[in-house]
Formats: sequence, C-alpha cells, structure tokens
Amino acid sequence: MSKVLTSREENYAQWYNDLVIKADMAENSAVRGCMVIKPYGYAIWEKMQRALDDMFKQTGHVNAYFPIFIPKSFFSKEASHVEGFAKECAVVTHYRLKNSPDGKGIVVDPEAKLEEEYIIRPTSETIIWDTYKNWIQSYRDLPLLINQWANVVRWEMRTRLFLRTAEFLWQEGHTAHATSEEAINETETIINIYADFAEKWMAMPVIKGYKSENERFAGALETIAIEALMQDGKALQAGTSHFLGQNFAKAFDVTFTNQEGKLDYVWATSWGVSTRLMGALIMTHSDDNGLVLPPKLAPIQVVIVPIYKKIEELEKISEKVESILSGLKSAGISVKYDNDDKRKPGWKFAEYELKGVPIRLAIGQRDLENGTVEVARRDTLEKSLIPMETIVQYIVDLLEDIQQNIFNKALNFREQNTTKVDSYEEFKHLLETKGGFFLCHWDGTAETETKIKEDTKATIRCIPLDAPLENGKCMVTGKPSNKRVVFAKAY
RNA sequence: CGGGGUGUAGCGCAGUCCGGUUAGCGCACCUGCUUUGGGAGCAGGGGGCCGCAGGUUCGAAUCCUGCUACCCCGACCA
Repeated sequence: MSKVLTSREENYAQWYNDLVIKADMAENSAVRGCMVIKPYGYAIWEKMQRALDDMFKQTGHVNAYFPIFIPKSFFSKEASHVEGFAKECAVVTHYRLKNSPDGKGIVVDPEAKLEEEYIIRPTSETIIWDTYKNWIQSYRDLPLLINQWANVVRWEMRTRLFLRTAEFLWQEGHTAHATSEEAINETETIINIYADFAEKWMAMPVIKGYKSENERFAGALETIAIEALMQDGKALQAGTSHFLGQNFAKAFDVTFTNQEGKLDYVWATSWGVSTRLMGALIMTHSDDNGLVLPPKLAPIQVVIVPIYKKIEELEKISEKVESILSGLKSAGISVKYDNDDKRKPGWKFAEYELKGVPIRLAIGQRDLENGTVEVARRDTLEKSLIPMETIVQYIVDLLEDIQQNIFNKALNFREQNTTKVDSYEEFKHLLETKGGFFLCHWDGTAETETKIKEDTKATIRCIPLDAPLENGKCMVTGKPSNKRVVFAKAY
C-alpha cells in the first residue's frame, strides 16, 4: 500500500499542504493567496470559536462588529501602526463598474473614484478607536471590554494554507481602561486564556513571554505572545496580547473624566488569535497517516464502522450500534455511524485516520458472537477488544486519555528539542542540524537581535514570563544578561 | 520586484530535445460480476480547443515570436 502522504523528511511544507488538502480541511482558492475552508476544517474552527468565546464571556467581554473598510486617513494617525501595516494593505479606490467602451467585458468606472480611499482592515484598532471616542466620556464607561469575530486582509507576498493567507478569520479584542495597571492586567488575563486554550483544548504546549522590541506589534508598548514548537523544529506564534498604553487614545483623542474630575486618556489593549491556530493544531499532532485531532476539538469524536458481507448482517449490526449510539450521545460525545454501503471498511479506516477522528469502533459478525467491539485509538493506532456492555464508559475515559496523551507527546517533543546554548558558534551549528527552541543569553539590544537574524534567520520568539533569573553573558557580545530568552526559526 | 521552474482529462504526470497513426499512463468517475476485519480484483466504458494568440510547415502538444497564469527560492510577514 502506498503512503497517503509524502514523507515529512522530504519536504515538510509539502507534507503539511498535502495533509490539509487530503484531510478535506481547506484548499487554495481562485483568488491569489486566499483559502477556501472546507466544511470539515470549518467545523474545527467553530469548535475553537465556541471555546474561546466562552472564555472571553466568562471574563466579562462582549462581542460587537465594526466595518471592514477603514478610511485611509485613520491609518496615519498612529505613526508606528501605519509603518507596520502600510506595505500589506488592499485598497478600495472605486465604487462602480461599467461596460467597457470597446464592448469587451467590464471596466472600473473612472467617474466613480472615491474621494478618500478605504483600506480593507488588516486589523481594526483604528476604526474601533475612532468609534470608542464617542462611547467613552467618564470613568463610569470603563472598562470597555469588546471582542469582534471577523475577517482581515493582509497582502502577504507568500502564503500558506492556514499559516499565512491573504485573508484570514480571527477574533480581535479591543479594550479600554481607566488605569495602566488595569490594562496590563487585561493583557495578562488574555494571554492566560490563550495559553489555557492552547494547552487544554488544542493539547499544544506553549511558552508565554514578552516580545522583543523588534517583534512587537506596530503601536504597542508591550506584546505578550504564546509560542509553540512545530514538528519540523520551527516556532509558530500562536496568539498575541498587546498593551497599547495611551498611544491609540492619544491618536484618536479618546479621553474620559476620572473620579477626581480630571480629563485623562484611556489605557488600551488589543489581542487576537486566528485561523493560524488551525495550522498550529495540524503541525503539532499530525503523523504520516494524517491528522490527529484532540478529542475536545474533533468534529467527530467517535466513528463506528460496521463490517459485514450481506445486507442482513448489516441490519443486525445496526441494531447493536443503535444502543451504543444513544449511550454515547447521552454522554455528550459526537459520534458518527458510517453505514455507507458504497465504501468498504478498509477505505473507511484509512479515511477517518486521515481526518484525525480520535476513536474508531469496528463491529462485525465476530463481535456480535462474542459481545465485543474493536476500539482503535488514533493517537497510538492501537486496537483492543472491549466488552459491548462497558463500551460507553470506556470511551468517555479513553477520550480524556487521548487528550492528555497527545499533549504529553507534544510536550515531550518540545523538551527534547529545547536546547540551552552559551556559544554563538554552537548556536549556529545546532540551529541548522537540530532546530527547535534555544535558550540563550542576550544583551537586550535590538542591534544584537538583528545581527543574529541576519546571520541565521533565527529570531527571539519571546522572553518567557517565568524565565528564572540567572547571571550570564550574551552569546554574541558577551555583555551581561540576567535571564535566558527563546530563540528559534519561525513561520 | 530579482533568480529559477511549470502549464497536456477532476487530480498527479509521461510525451516536447529529434514535428508524422485515432495524444498516453496512474488515481478518481461510470457499468457488470466476484469481494467486504486495513484504501479490493477482473472485464468493459466515458471524459482533452495539449495555458492563450500569432508564425513556420503538406503536417505542430512538439519548432519560432509574443502574451498569460501558477509554483519554488529571495526581499516582506501572524
């Protein structure tokens, strides 16, 4: 039998792309750099959305929606923000088409030129702060804790399914606070939500940490990120939470009267995670048989495949399956009984493995005679025979076990591929031969980071929040450093 | 925007150097029989403006010119 996927050693990028396409999650669209998310992929995204949305609501946030179009002038109000995004903006210049004068097709009507162009949002800080100006007058209006689920457009040069597409789906939170402390606290609350979601739902271990000045969000005073390690040894920024200080409040003149009756600018945060998380999920757990989904995010948690020769046998199996189905459903498990007569068992086995369904049950004549069910788990590919009467509880427990097991596996991989390095030569050598995260001393300057990036393409992924204090010397300049930071090549 | 590569069936490709039967193979699709506990076997069948436009020639997927689209490597980036 030929491999479903090309070996990942050959070309990880190709392997990843094939996986996304063959698992029926997404494909490239007719629009350059854009992606069609197919129903199976979207179902996973919906589960992610629901879990995150619950977490936001539990911490006092509400959802709202703002326009996709941003007047060009808004962009120039915050200097570093424009600088960060100007090079990748799609711009709307006209609002009408007309029949071509030469009778061939249709052209943009030059008469319909907009007086001021609109930018298709690459992120919504500007339009939202322009709106908040009217919503905030007093400390009684604060804090304002709003999230939006939306699409954004960034005209990237090169794109890859889920990881970097010209248009992507995300949530972006934008909050306003009366004090700096409160805003910083919000930034941390959110990064903790992101980390919890990554680890408990996606089963993906992450490192929380500050971004260096070079990597910080355009317009932020501080950016905290969660960084994950992919199976090819490259790092992926999975979510960010920004403390914006009063930059946007000043740019958009958002003031409030505080309890002492004095006028002050509000303090802001913004934060987001995107469909890139889908890419992270795929690259963290998948193997050469296809996707491996954590049970908590799998659209189908259990699939049941009947094995039969004649249609009468299928009927008998279906009777048995009926009680398993209702048992699993009442335990809150999403289960699919695939009794499609047009596909054969072997085909179904391979198909559901490719799609990452955590547990597969097979029931045939043999099982009817013995009162058993064959249980196959996707994470280890192990099969075992379980008595029919205990199957529901067995599956409830097994789903939890798989969730934990794939997290442990990913954590173990990260630990195996995290290296403490003190010499720059060794760093350069191991970066090429081993990859992964490197814990190094750094002198804290942007110049040194830039040099390292130019030499090796590795960047500082983050300065871990929990980095222990430790005296050392920068591996490049030898200047003193008091903690190690995480270096890696990144997506 | 620089450097390289590729456009032939729904997908993946061979054929192009050296022009010549009706353009071929694998997967997928359709029909029939046998199969069904790991992507079934056999037999038959359908599907092509060979990227587009010109040119050379008795004859072009193949040679020449122009255009165009996509992919990879850089620069850029979540």
